[in-house]
Amino acid sequence: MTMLDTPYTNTLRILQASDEIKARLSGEFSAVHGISVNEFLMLLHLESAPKHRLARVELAKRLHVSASTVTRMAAPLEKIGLLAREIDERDARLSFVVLTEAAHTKVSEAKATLAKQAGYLFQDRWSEDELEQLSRFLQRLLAGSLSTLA
Amino acid sequence: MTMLDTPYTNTLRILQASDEIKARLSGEFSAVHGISVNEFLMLLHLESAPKHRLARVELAKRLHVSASTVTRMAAPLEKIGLLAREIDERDARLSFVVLTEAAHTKVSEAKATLAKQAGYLFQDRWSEDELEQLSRFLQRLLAGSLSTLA
DNA sequence: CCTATATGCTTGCATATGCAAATATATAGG
DNA sequence: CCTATATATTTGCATATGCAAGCATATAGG
Repeated sequence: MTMLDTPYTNTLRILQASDEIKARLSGEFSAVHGISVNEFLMLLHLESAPKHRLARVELAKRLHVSASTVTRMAAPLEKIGLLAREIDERDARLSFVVLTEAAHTKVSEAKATLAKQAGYLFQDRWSEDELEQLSRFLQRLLAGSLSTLA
Repeated sequence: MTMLDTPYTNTLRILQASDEIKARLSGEFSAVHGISVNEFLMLLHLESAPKHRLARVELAKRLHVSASTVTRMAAPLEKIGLLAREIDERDARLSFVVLTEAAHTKVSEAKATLAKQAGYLFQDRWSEDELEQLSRFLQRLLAGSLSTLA
């Protein structure tokens, strides 16, 4: 047996890399920005959306969480003024989550933290070419997803 | 501005890919194997350890979770006979988590499920060369980690 | 127009997980 | 040997999250 199933090992390695990254980020995010990594990702999805707003169901799909989680994640972010609510005139069921001005600032700052940590993560032994090749691989892997934050 | 910070985008994409993968796996894992993806990862770490056992603190580090989480994750797995406990004769503080025989079977079955889903994930537009190149990239990224499941 | 079904959101309940305190044991320094 | 400190584990409490039920609104068929 060749003992090589690259899809299997790649999948496992992506899961591990993600856990590693989240562990590195979580401390600095709560301490410096007062939000969790998951909350940051929510803001990021909203930032990349038209009008910086999304229906809760749509946001849930992009974050791979349940609708109830969106309801509960958004609540404290509304309280601290990073998110607001908008209704749809044509469909009263819809309740959009919208980024506030303060949130744009917060997102910029948090992006800088992420960029810094990402820099550490890739600082050794990575050529510009390799970084871009990895980027293309990951983009291909995410091609089926609906989000595409980066 | 070139608008290209590949470490940043790569980091974000890894987080997204991981969420995507976990979402795909979680349903089938609970339904078919009766364990969660995280529980499977715990079993996998133990399988790759010498004597198929690890101290709880060590297991916590490799899974990037707290020690209390290990305590609580292991409890139900002990109840269903997948894990057992062993003490250290020289250090009474240590309480090893050990894989049972039943767990080896369970891990094999779950690995097959993961391999299948990984196959779907990479089935389109990936050459063997590209798969191995991605594998090397991810391995490099994980070089600093202590686990290395794959 | 009315009813049946579908969709979006929220809430109750159960599970998952982290942090800090509590407990037990080990180790170093006197 | 005794004490102070360090380490491993567990437990109490708070937060995070999913599922299913409940509620409001929309849409399709008659």
